[in-house]
Amino acid sequence: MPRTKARAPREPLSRERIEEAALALIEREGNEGFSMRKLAEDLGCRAMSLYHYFPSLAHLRDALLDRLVSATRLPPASLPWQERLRQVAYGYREAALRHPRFFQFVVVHRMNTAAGLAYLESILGIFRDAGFDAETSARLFRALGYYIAGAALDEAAGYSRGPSAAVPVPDAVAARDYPLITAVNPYFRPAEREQTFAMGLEIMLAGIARIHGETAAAGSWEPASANFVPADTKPAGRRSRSSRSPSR
Amino acid sequence: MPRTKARAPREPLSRERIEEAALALIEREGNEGFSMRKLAEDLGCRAMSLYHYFPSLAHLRDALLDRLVSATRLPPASLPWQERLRQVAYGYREAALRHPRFFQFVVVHRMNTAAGLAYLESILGIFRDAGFDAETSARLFRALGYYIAGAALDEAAGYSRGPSAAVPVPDAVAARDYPLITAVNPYFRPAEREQTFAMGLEIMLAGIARIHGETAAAGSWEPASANFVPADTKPAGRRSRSSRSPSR
DNA sequence: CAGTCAGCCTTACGCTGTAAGGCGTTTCGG
DNA sequence: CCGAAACGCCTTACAGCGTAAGGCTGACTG
Repeated sequence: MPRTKARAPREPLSRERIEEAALALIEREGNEGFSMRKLAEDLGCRAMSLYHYFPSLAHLRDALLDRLVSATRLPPASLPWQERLRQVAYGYREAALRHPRFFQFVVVHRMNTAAGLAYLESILGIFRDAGFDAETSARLFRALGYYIAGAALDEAAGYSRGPSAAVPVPDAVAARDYPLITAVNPYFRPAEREQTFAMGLEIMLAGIARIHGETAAAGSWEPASANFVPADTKPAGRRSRSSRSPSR
Repeated sequence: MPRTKARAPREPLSRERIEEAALALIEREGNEGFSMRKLAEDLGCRAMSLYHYFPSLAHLRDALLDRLVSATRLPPASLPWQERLRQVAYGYREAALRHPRFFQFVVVHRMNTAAGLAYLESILGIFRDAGFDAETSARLFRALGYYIAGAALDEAAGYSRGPSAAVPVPDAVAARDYPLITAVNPYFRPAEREQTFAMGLEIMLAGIARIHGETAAAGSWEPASANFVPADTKPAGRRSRSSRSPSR
């Protein structure tokens, strides 16, 4: 039978299988060590076979991002708004720590897929439900997001990131030249991170609550402008919806 | 004179020149578009010539990080500690916005070179000068850093990041399906960012000031433990100080 | 039975970082 | 003044990368 190659029997590919294997590979080898060829090897196929399911690596990564976002916990709307915000923060943190290495990719990319926008929309809903007007909602949403993203990034990095410096400072030198860093170092250990995260989060929530007390309860959410204004580009220069991502 | 090749006369290479060209190239083409070959072309040499000055791309990037950190503004110690913290935040933000694309690399890497540690040490000094004990300093330093890093990342990304999604949601669909995002979008524009940053920063600073009022003024800074405990690894498994960085 | 399609394959191209080693010029010790 | 070493930059080569182009096989459909 030289005609038909004896194909090794294995589970057929699927977007689901590929995404799971990709996440596993990224957590194993990091974002840099990830490649289509290695992913294919894990799946028992060749790299080009993956292109049948994802048109490019960028598309695959966006699918992973969507998958992570979709799996991120959101609190029930029945809770008080402060508690809802708190749980959003912890939910985001959990998602980051579940995939620490992939999260380093997530945090430098926009969330403008459907799942990402839905996630952001529901968080904005918490601010609206609390009675903040659109402008204050926008700013507090952003500010709280800064804290949460920064914290998640650092924590995820702490569990996954290798040494940055090619020539790191030896510990003995650090202890001599950087006494303050040395002194606070015990509180930088992983076991301390949740408490540190909580401390900063409560500062943010308390500040938000204080502003809530100062502003009128039912702010304006009428569309401030009829046009959808892209956040980061001049209104004219919006990119087309090409299915190819040219920049990666 | 067939013996000596007519070498195009140009300024000789140096670490200084290479670093400047590298930063310029990164800001022009992004971290992904950066390569040793393109950098060499900008400098009028070949890629391998750069290895005479930097043993690897990772070493070059670390040098760039050091350069950015060293150029980051730090406030004079004569100011009140609240103002010092505020200026640290603005200084960090400025540094990020000066090199927005490279900053996306910075934020996912450790700052454990000499310049990085010195920077962190002097910020910790502000907390100590304010009278915080070591533990509170550690946590507030971290929490404030989370906010600042998250904000800087988002702002830098906003100025430099292309569309993340390979298949982004069209604006018309966004306006229909995500009314809250659409409503707050005017406040996400670049012109609004400084004000949003300030709002969140003042929340953090007010929270820190409140904690300052609650804790004893002269906390303990005696070394909590004689050993320098690495922040992110088990005490046993510290990496050697090899001059090669294997993980990138 | 022919046609179409899904699913997976091979081949090839231009790009990457960098290991290994060469060659002309400058600098320096004897 | 001369031989040797060091410096500054080079060429060549290799393994790995994403992916464009197209081929083969088996199943399903008209």
